[in-house]
Parts: sequence; C-alpha cells; structure tokens
Amino acid sequence: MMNQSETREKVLAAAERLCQTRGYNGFSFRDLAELVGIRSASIHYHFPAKADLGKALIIRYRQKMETILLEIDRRESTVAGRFKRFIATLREILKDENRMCLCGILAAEAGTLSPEMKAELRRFFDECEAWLAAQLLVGRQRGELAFAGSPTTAARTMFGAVEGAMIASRAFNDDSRLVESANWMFAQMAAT
Amino acid sequence: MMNQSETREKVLAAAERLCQTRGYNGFSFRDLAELVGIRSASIHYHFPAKADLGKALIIRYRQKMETILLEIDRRESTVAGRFKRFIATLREILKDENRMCLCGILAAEAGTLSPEMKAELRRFFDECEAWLAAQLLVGRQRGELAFAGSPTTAARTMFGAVEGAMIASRAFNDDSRLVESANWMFAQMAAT
DNA sequence: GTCTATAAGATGATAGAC
DNA sequence: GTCTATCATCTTATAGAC
Repeated sequence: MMNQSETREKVLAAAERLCQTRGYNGFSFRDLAELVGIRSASIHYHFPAKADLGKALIIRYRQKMETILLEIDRRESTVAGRFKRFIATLREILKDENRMCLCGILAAEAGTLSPEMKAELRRFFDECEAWLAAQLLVGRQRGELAFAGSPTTAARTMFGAVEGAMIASRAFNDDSRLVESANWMFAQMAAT
Repeated sequence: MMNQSETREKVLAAAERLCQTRGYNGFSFRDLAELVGIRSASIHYHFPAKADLGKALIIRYRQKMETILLEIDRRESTVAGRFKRFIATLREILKDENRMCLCGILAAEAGTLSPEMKAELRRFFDECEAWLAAQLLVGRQRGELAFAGSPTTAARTMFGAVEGAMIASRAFNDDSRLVESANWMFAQMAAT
C-alpha cells in the first residue's frame, strides 16, 4: 500500500497525460483509475470532485513550468537561447504522444470549467507571459530585438501564437509547425 | 412540422453554438435537443451518430468562412483592410457569448475526434492559411509588408496566433486581447 | 419527421467494510 | 488508503408507433 502523496502524485501524472491528449471532458475517473492501477473510488479519496483534481492539475503544471523557466534562465544567458529552449521544451510535449500544453487545452475548454480552475488557468498565462515579457524587454534593451509597443503586448501575442501553433501542430500531427512558427516570429523581431 | 433541411439547419446552428461555448465533448444530444425544441431521437434522424453531426458542423463552418473571405476580398482592396476585417469577424464571435472559433476548439479536442472530423478540420486550417498567405504575398509584392521566409510559414504563424489569441481572450473574458495581438503582428510586419 | 420508450453502458460520486 | 457495492443521472443510440 502506498502513502498518500505517492498515489496522489501518480494520479496527477496520469491525469495530466490524459488531459493533454483527450482534454478535461475527454477522460473519466475510470480511465484514470485504470491507468494508475487502482479503483475510481480511490481517486475520490484524493480528489473528492473532478474539479478538485482539475485545480490540482493546473497548479502542479504551473509549478513545473516555473521550475523550467528558472532553469532556462540559469542555463541560457541570451534571449535567443532562452526562447529556443522554451520552444524545445514545448516541442518535447508534442513529440510525446502528440500531447498539448495542459493549460492551452484547458483554456479552450474554459466554458465547462469551475471558476477556481479558470482562475488558476489565468495565473498560468500571466506567469508565462510575464516571463516572456521580461525576456523581450531585455532583448530590446540589448539591441538584439526590435518591436513596437509594450513587451506585455508582444509577450501575450507570442505566447498566444505558441499555444495556437501547438494546437495546429497537433491537428496536423506535425510538431515542426511549432518550431517553424517560433523561428519565424523570432526572425521577425530580430533587430536589423 | 418542418421539412428536413429546415430542422437540420436549426440543429446545426444550435450545435455550432454549443460546441463553440462548451466544446465537442461538453455538450450532449439532449442539450442540443432542448435548445432546438425537439427530442434527442429526432436529432439522430438527421445525424445518426455524433461524429456525423460533428463532420457536418465543420463543413458548414468552413463554407461560411469561405463566403466571409470572398466577401472581405470583394469589399476591401488593401491587405491591411482585409486583415482588419478578418479580425473584426472573429472578434464578433468572441463578443457573442464568449464563443471560440469552432475549428480552434475542435482542434484542441482533436484527440477524441473521428478521423473524418480531423480531416475536415485540417481542410479548414489549410483554407484559412492559404487565404492569409495570398494576402501576405500581395502585401509584400506591393511593398506594404516586410517579412522573411515564405508567405505560407508567415500565414501559418499568423493564423495560429489568431487562434491562440482567441483562446486567451476567452480565458480572460477580454476580446481586446485578440485585437491587440492582431494589431501588434500587423505592425511588426509593416514595411519600414 | 417527430414522437415515446427503452436499451446498454458510462459518469461523477458516496457508504461502509477491511 | 483502498476496496466492493451501489447510486442517480447522463450518454449515445435504436425500435417502432403516429
């Protein structure tokens, strides 16, 4: 028998995978239980309602992203290098079972999510956009990038483009779409 | 009593709305029947399986988009004007009940869709991207736009950005996100 | 074409034994 | 913590009357 946090983590990992491939409304507690190797009633012990699971899913995913972004900052010093590694991380998700960004697919399904889930979702977008905006600002200050308007608007556009490109990549089963779009955007912002 | 095509159209219109707000896996034949004012069994008369309804939904949406794009070409002569009107059309969708582009939300749920639905979905992306690419090519030839690489890559990136911006707009319940991102992208491509 | 009736299975969720 | 058992409800889908 496993302790609480061990099973909880297994459930979250499996649920994340299911949600990324089939969407929040595309998987059930039974699908999840089967994947983890326990009964669906046991899932309810850890997450009373599906919305509780959904909320935990977003928080965990956001925390993982925070770690990834910190690691990128640590390992890459140039804006170009950071952006490239950011895209590479997302590409890995696509390559693995054609998964989508968890929060991108959830945002598409926002109409059926609990208010709490939607609030957590917005935080994820806020954080990713803030990180991108910080990179863009530095890039412009260093004279590496050229773009009009606020870094915030540029970051929102870029992150939206990344999420949209992931969706299209999935539809066409072609992860090169994400990379091509990312490269194009960065080239378009390269200072002349 | 209504003739076949009349009810069929009512069903499709209601299903489109439900799908745009709740996603394909977020509405049932009963929800749909209630909205149309008939019984769910009657829906099955027009669309034996849900995937048949889904396929018809995409084809109809794509045809409507084709009409919209032709109309835009007819009424606007400049690339900037056409792009602006294209975005305005999508913004209207967002303003109305915070709806999402039908094919954007379906592409996000692609993992649960029938192969036929996925094929129709790709056609929608192909057509929108082809239209955008044609506009971008003309814009560059006229010296109004400046961008590197093929119009196809630029168009794919822009359309992905538009879909992504719609998703974010929905999550934040703020349709200005779409417009700001669209304006930013166009400004970024404006020839100096 | 639309209805009632119904099937067969899935779904989120709970009670209570171990 | 996990199980069995069970629930009420919902889901897609079909048969057959009108």
